[in-house]
Amino acid sequence: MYEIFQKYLEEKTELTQAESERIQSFAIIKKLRKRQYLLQEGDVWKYDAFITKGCVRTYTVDEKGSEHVNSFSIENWWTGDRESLMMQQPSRFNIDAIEDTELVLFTHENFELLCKEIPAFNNMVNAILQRSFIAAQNRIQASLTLTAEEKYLNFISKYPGFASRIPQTMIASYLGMTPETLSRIRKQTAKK
Amino acid sequence: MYEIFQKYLEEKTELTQAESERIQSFAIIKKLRKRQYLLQEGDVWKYDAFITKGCVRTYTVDEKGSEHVNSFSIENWWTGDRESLMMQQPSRFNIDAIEDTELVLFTHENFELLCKEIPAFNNMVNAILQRSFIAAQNRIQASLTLTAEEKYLNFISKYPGFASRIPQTMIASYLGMTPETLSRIRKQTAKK
DNA sequence: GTAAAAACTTGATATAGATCAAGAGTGGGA
DNA sequence: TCCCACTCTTGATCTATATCAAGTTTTTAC
Repeated sequence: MYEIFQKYLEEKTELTQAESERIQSFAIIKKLRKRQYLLQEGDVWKYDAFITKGCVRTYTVDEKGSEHVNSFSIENWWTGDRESLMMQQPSRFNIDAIEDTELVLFTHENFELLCKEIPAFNNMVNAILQRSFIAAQNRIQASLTLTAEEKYLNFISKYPGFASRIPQTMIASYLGMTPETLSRIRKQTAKK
Repeated sequence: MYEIFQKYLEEKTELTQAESERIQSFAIIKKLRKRQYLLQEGDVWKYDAFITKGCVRTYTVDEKGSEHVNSFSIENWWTGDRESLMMQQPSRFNIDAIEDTELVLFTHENFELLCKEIPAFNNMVNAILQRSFIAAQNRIQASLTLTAEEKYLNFISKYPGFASRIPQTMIASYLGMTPETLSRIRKQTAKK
């Protein structure tokens, strides 16, 4: 499974053989079965995590017990709770596997060490953060300006393939609407 | 005005005299009068911009002509459109001054040069980006989970002082509700 | 200082989407 | 293979918030 991460690194950055090996030496492989937690509310998140296979969701649970999906992450993406990681504080989020999933983990100390030792790696990490921030901004913009139907259409055009692997209930939650509303929207748009 | 940015740098990072001077040598001071644009939709954003005084808003305008406020930035914060900057593409956003405002600008080439030359500066920039990302995540979470009233209360507790300098219409837009709704909420909560 | 333009408030009404409820598929585990 | 649990659909009703409209207050510009 590590090869997938290796390939990702090769695409995103230029590393010497020695640097590659240094990175690999810190990698922890982890497998999750469907429904298994990667992070549970109240725990402190301590890793940088890359998904090589599968799909994971990040969500909160409110006082009424309803779940609110914050994000989905699939293979070739990163996951985790940056706030908990940076502030060293208990997470408000849960992360669990939607499918059987495989990850490459780095403890944050090791990850920071790699960032310090390997400038190219550091640059890659910053570029990812930039893109994550831009994506978050766009999501905020969408939530402010779009109707429920537009949000759904925007979602499937931006993330084709997600709709087929992720239960509708979770997509509805991610988009900030009820499953019933999403079901009706799908019926509507199917007609057209 | 540059002293304010200088002070910010001293608080956030450790720089040698030479590094400080290098940074200052690239700084462009810019003043905006109330309502003046810093960035207009369709233009490509080319700077990294720090506010030393005043307040600025970032917003889009939809087909119907209504404005949607994406963010406010005040003194000691950064502003700009990262997506336009990174992708070198025309911006969807407008940025204009809510008050008379003063900024320190760096062209992005110079800014990147500084990041390369001065590791401490680069680290500071990355730390800011981390925090921006976390803030964006929290805003998404709030928009998914909170009612209009909760969004407002969350806003004023998170950004005390903003409510008194920013017109309510703009705050309403930022929170994703109409000015009428915000007005009623304020009346409600004033009672309690 | 005054007039015009914004910004804010308040009320009446409309509506997108939520909630509640019940039935229809669907899939994974014994 | 069957069944239980879960997901999805559909309908009826409800509600938070939007929209429309008019008046009031505050700010801006000359």
